[in-house]
Amino acid sequence: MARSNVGPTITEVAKAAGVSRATVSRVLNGRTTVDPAIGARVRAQAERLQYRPNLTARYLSTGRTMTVSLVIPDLGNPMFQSVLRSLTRAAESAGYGVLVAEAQSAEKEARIAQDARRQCDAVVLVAPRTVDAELDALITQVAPVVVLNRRLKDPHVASVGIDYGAGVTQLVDHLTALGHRDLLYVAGPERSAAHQERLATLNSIAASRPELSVRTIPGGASMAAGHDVAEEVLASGATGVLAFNDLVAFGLLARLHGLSVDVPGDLSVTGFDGIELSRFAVPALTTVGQEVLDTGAVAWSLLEPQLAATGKAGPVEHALLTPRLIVGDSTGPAPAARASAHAPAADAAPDPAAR
Amino acid sequence: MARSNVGPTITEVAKAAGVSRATVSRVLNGRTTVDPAIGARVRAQAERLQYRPNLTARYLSTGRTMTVSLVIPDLGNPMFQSVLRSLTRAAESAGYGVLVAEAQSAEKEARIAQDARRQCDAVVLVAPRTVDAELDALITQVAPVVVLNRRLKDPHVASVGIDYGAGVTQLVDHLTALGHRDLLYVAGPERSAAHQERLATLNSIAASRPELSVRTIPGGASMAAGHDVAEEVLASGATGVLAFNDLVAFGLLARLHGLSVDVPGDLSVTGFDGIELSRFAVPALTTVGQEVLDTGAVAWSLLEPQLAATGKAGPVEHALLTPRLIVGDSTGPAPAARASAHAPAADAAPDPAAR
DNA sequence: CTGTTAGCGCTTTCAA
DNA sequence: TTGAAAGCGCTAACAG
Repeated sequence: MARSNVGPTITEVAKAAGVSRATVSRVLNGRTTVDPAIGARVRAQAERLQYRPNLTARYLSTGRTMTVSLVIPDLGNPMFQSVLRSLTRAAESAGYGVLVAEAQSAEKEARIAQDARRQCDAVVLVAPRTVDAELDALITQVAPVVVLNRRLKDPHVASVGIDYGAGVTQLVDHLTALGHRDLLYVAGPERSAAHQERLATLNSIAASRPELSVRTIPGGASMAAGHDVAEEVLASGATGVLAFNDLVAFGLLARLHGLSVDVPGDLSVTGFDGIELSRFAVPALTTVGQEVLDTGAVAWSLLEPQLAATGKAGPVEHALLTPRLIVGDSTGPAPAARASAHAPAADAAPDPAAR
Repeated sequence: MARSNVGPTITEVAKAAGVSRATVSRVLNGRTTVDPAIGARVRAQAERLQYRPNLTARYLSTGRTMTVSLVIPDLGNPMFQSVLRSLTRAAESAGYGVLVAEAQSAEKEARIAQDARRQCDAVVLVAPRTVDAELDALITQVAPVVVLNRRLKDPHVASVGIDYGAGVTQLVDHLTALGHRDLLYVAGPERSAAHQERLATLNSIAASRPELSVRTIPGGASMAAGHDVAEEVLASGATGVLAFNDLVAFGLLARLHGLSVDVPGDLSVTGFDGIELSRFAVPALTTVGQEVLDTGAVAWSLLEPQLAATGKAGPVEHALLTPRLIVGDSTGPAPAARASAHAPAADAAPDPAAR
């Protein structure tokens, strides 16, 4: 079948320049020395014919597709969108394209990743719901790979982790400093590793600080989920709410506003991830996140050496990003502690974009 | 060079099953009839070896990559993200992958689209800033193509348009019904075709309704842009503000809240696009958008027939989506008209997710 | 119904 | 330094 792709082939350039295809290839890839005159002639013809090498064909002989796949669970989550964006930009500057694969269900994650890898040189894997054992197997299959947002046992696979525990700890410290003693965690998806880790941290905090009450209710990962739990949150009587992520916090804030609940007067709410949106929430969200060091860019920096290495790769690296606290206006002194003087007046500017 | 890709080749499967590669290919693609016994044998071996065809190699002989590119100006905009998401899903169900290409600057749009096309069977093009003349040239180069969010002259290229004019008209009607006479448009990017079209509609409305004042101030397409124009919006004295899109409206709302401006009491604000977020704004945003008929899915439905058609394609289709009004809580009676009785008490439920 | 053959466009040995 | 030739993995003519 004829190729549907546009543009001339290397053969036509060769013919036009009166040389062999091999020479054209050499000129254009510039790995060996070529006669300057020939080189100029070839380049001129290539330019004139608007020649662009067919990357697919090149792959077949080099074994490199010049694309990587990003496997993510949910394209609707700004958190992953920002990964996609920064990964795309980083990859592009190295001449790589990014293929997006959305694994909408937990079961699909492995299969999607495998399929994706067949068309790509590597995969950036965000698989929050695949269980550890399967993940290990998957990883060896699709390598080179960098795994995002998962704590891995195997030190041989590159990963970009986020220290969820540190994030949760900062949020709890922030809330307790404001006098909150009765905390409520609006949980993420049951199978989510990020959720598990946050929950574990919360439990250990609760264990070591008996003065605190830390309860959990089921939630989700979307704005709608946050919206839907608002009544339950209110009914709990807790004064400090830790939402699974910014989206959930968002939905919660919106619904609380509808219910005429004063945030942070009656209730303090925190998010997680630090997506851009959180600054523009009303009230601006107190959250934790990475602003500068974007996950996607870090992922690329770990992936690139693996792509370059022809034979065995060098030592694989790991990044553990520690989110930092971003204080918004959605948290304030606990209602009971309001009158007392030791409630710090910590909350920053009411201007959500002042940061 | 050896292929870095994992998995066995068709040759190994053929060898294992004791048949020729052609037979394996036939069995697996099922285009011709094959001896059932042989078929079973081949399938068993393929399964055992975990064989998956190399799509890149397949492309070289079929001329089809089974991927399409989405060229968009900004991965950070939820509007485009939703296009990406629905396109990805639609394409996936047809066995196609989606390659993302972000054209961050106006100048890059054409080049990015061309490059993308070289690795794909088709491109979905969102190029709001490329001027008409160039766009025409580009389109013929990268066909098959479907163009989004642009009104095209050439009836031969598929397009999914949004009737921005109808959207703007609905918003203006809504505001004027509420008694607003002094309107302010926070403009989008100067070169944006969507902006131009909205502006043109506003101008024609202003011309035909002399009782209205319709002014324009520069804005942008981001939350930050909306945030930054808040003071200027206030200073204008207008009572109804039409933001270029939901993001801008969002940023504006956040800043207005910080400035203790009552929305919609003092000022009514509308967005554009109807992104999911708009429902969760505080107050919930009055906007226009397509909820069900997602642009990406529609784009795919126009693209697919072009991909299937081996020879000349059938008649190309065009879709023009008419956004519908989504009334939130960010619009209300104009301050001056407040006392009067004929201000309709139209605003819907304060519950942002009630819709 | 099956095997053989040719070739997609490119890179890369191997000789000259 | 250059050209000829082989081959990446697959599909699709054409014979058998």
